[in-house]
Amino acid sequence: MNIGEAAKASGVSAKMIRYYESIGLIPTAGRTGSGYRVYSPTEVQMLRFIRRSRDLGFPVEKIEELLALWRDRTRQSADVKRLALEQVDGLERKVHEMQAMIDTLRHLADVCCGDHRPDCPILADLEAGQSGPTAQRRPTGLVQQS
Amino acid sequence: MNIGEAAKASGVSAKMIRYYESIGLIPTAGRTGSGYRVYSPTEVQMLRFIRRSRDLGFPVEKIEELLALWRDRTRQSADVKRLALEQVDGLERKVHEMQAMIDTLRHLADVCCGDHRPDCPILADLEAGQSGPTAQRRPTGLVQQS
DNA sequence: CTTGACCTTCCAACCGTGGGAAACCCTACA
DNA sequence: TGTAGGGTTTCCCACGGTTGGAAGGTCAAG
Repeated sequence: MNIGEAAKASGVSAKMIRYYESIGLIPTAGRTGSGYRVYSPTEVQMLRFIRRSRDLGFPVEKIEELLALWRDRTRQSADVKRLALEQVDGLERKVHEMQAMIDTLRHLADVCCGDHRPDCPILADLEAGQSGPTAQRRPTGLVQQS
Repeated sequence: MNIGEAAKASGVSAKMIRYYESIGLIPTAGRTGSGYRVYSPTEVQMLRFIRRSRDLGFPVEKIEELLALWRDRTRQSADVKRLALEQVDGLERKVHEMQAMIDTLRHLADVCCGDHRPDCPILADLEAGQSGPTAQRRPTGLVQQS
């Protein structure tokens, strides 16, 4: 199984497979005589594991821990659960932060009549530079734009 | 007012002020004879505007539009409102995505007894690679980890 | 005149992903 | 046997937004 087939089977792009190998998240793949990477079903399964973990928002750093637990047959499920709940915590913090932004923006949009005239409470708020009713104390940098 | 004072007064770090200038978000600042950047209250206000917009999650690209509207005295408040509501839409999409992750993780954590034994439905789910009950169809890359 | 706190520019890193170039490899088909 | 097309390899670059640091110039107080 070469990298393209492994990519298709796992849902992880070939680019990312090489990247994960380069950062040591997955072990160095075997090679054919001509230098092509070769993947076994076990390795494809590991890639699917990574893919699914990414889909659940885990950063690569945490996936490293998850993979270690996955490989460790003497693991304690409590450790896995802890990681999952930490992830929930982090996600919830970000959700709350974004919800505060949404609330502020919605409020501002509500009081903006949105017509042809230039008067706009949204711009007035931005200009004032003071936090609105639901705004954040300090920007934690958790929210990224796409 | 030099860059450090402008940073303190606006809440935007000196580093970021230089960055915003380099990407053309703000006009080139004036300079003293010795090359120090100089800022007027108007420019500090613009920086505060930017800071507040970032706090509300606007990407720099959108802030450019907001600043243009801010400067344009013949603007139509409808344009500002549209930008705000687009931002709300984007944020809500991300929130829903993250909420789906949270729901999945919470469910998995609920059915994991979290004790000293190795059996763990969380790892089993990750291994299966199939989307759980609340999972996302495709990862849109909207959610970043801190 | 020195000291420390500022400022300048430049370069690198973070995270995860995609794009692309230049070169090589493999298979199918003529 | 040649060739065309799809792989594959490594490499560097870009994104967004922010921070860090190094090397050097400047300002104000002592």
